[in-house]
Amino acid sequence: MVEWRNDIAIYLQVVDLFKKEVILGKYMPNDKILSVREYALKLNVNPNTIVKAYDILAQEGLIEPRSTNGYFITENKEILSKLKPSFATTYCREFLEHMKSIGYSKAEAVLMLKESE
Amino acid sequence: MVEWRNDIAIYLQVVDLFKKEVILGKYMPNDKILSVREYALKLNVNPNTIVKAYDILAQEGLIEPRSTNGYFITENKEILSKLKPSFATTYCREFLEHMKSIGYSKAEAVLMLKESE
Amino acid sequence: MVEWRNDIAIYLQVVDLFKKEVILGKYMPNDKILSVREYALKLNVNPNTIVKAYDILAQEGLIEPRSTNGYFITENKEILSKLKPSFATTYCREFLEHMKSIGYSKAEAVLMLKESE
Amino acid sequence: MVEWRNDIAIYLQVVDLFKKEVILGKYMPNDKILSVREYALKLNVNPNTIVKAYDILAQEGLIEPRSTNGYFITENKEILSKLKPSFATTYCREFLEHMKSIGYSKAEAVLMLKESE
DNA sequence: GTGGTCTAGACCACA
DNA sequence: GTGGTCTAGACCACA
Repeated sequence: MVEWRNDIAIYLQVVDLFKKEVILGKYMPNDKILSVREYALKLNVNPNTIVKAYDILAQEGLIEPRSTNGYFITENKEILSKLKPSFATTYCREFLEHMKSIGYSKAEAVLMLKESE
Repeated sequence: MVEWRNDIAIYLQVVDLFKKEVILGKYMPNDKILSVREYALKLNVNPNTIVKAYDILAQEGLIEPRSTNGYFITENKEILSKLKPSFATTYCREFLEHMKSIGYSKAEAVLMLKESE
Repeated sequence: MVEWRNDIAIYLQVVDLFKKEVILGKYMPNDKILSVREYALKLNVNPNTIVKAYDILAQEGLIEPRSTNGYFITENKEILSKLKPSFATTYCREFLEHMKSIGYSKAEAVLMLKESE
Repeated sequence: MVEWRNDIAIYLQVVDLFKKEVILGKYMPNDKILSVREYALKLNVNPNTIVKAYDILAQEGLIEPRSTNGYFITENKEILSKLKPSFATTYCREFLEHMKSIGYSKAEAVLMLKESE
């Protein structure tokens, strides 16, 4: 069961969730993905929420609607291969900005991270 | 001039901004902070937005209202000293969770971070 | 028609009013409560005043916001069942403190109460 | 050291405090009471607050200003003797109203009170 | 001057 | 329709 944060719109969390499923290899290029209704049922959200999420994913070229046949993962491997490093770079940049905003240099942030948990 | 993100409520961004000012040493315990109106003017937002932010900061014990005299930084040094490590820990945890969600182990995340930017 | 005291903020009186409605059995766990706008209309106050009251009630765990669906009574029966004795205990304690502050022992206070009105 | 509640104006709490000192026999009729400045110092409040409190007490006939000589306890023993039962009656009435608002009859309230603490 | 409260009204995302 | 947020502006008690 997915836990939804209530400070971020659910459809954006769905977009994120889907991208991570792709990154983790759940889908191959050209795979058919769950229908709006199926995904809505699985995630226990309103179908409109899925529509909005699929819309964004299609705009970004990650998935493609094929008329009345549903949505399919793009065959464009460049888009797919860029997904993971794009996330990673964003996460790294965000982390360093956050740490800097409370007075940590990059070196200190790395050190703190190593010792964490 | 502060730039407001439009996906997070301004009053929450003010809470965060203020905490970081405290972390960076802008205030000493027991210092009087800017009045609701002064801070509103400085940040160019409505006074009510500051009221809401100060309310949260007071609930968390970081500042104290002294009725008609304004708000003051708490003298409780434990609360103050916990602020920075609390942020740092949260940032580290979030970063590692994010990286894990796209398939990075902690060691890989640290490595990626070192090489970033 | 509710009469508002003018020495206590209306939103606090709303909090109190709502808790008493719960205590008197107006709601069951998981019930949907009046929307912000409906309650504002019924009590003839500004919606923002209700927002503030519901915010406090949610912080105390008595009600839960379900994003765009409205607010619901908690299913946590412990919170609900503690409500009435909690009020009663507070009232008793306050009364005895008051009476003590003007020179009555507990036994004298009980006696005075019996004979009152 | 007196603890001030922050939901009631301090001058009203001072009025109450003073009346209770009278009830508990701290003063005799015609006694000179503390000057505004002395009382302000003792209670650690702003002198204006004491001015406002003495003003109310004078309006109620409990104390009397004598030109430049300060304030004195009234010689009107009726006022003084009514003070205690007046408080007691108010406290009893308030308590019963509170308990009634959460579903207790008078008999139940008395019982609850006996068993309290 | 200070915070506290309240109103009227607006716009937004979401469902 | 639902809550969430924000603004503009007002009035208040208190110090």
